[in-house]
Amino acid sequence: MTDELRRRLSGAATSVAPRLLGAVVTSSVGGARVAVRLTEVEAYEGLDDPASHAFRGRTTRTAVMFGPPGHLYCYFTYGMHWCANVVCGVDGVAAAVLLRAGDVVDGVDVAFARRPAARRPADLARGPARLATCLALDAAQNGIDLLAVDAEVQLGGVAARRPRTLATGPRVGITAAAHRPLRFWVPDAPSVSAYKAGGRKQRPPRPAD
DNA sequence: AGGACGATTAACT
DNA sequence: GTTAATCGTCCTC
Repeated sequence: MTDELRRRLSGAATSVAPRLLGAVVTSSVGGARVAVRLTEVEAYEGLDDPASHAFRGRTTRTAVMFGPPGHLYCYFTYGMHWCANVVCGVDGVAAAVLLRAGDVVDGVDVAFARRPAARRPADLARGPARLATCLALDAAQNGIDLLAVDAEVQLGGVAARRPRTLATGPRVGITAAAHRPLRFWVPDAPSVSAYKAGGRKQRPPRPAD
């Protein structure tokens, strides 16, 4: 693929992300059915997005992000949490949408069992790791095809239940390219996470300098 | 081979 | 408001 073509294909995540608001992710992992209607997402592009896992090129972890669209990209972070993305670039161009929050619309009892700390329904999938926990997403679901008819995790209702209005703003918890308004959410949805700016503790300069 | 840090959460004061 | 938990990944030496 030429650099020119790659450039022209960039921006897929930014274009797709707002269209996923209102879409429903359904999981049958573990034999129980849980479904979440998305209220908050973030776009992550590829080589031109310093905040993206794919920024430094294809690695073992990010291979799925560089693959064909419609697949699930799950990653492990902070030594304990899983988060999930929908890959949305053409094969060979990294792009993905982080699923940040949603409303549990099916399997509420199962979701509460998986999320004992949640006090009310709006807290079940309020935050990317919480959402992944509700749907039981982890390494075993990384790379699965969300559009396959028999997939354990499926994506439905894209662009069919779009909210009438949506809000945009900076992405949560990142330090690079923090100004880009690539976070999209349903205004006033109780399941939308509180904004927390990314920050890095100042690192002391190395002694040798 | 070693170490910093992270697309976070829950439990504190 | 702060902080511990906890480990894979990636950068640096």
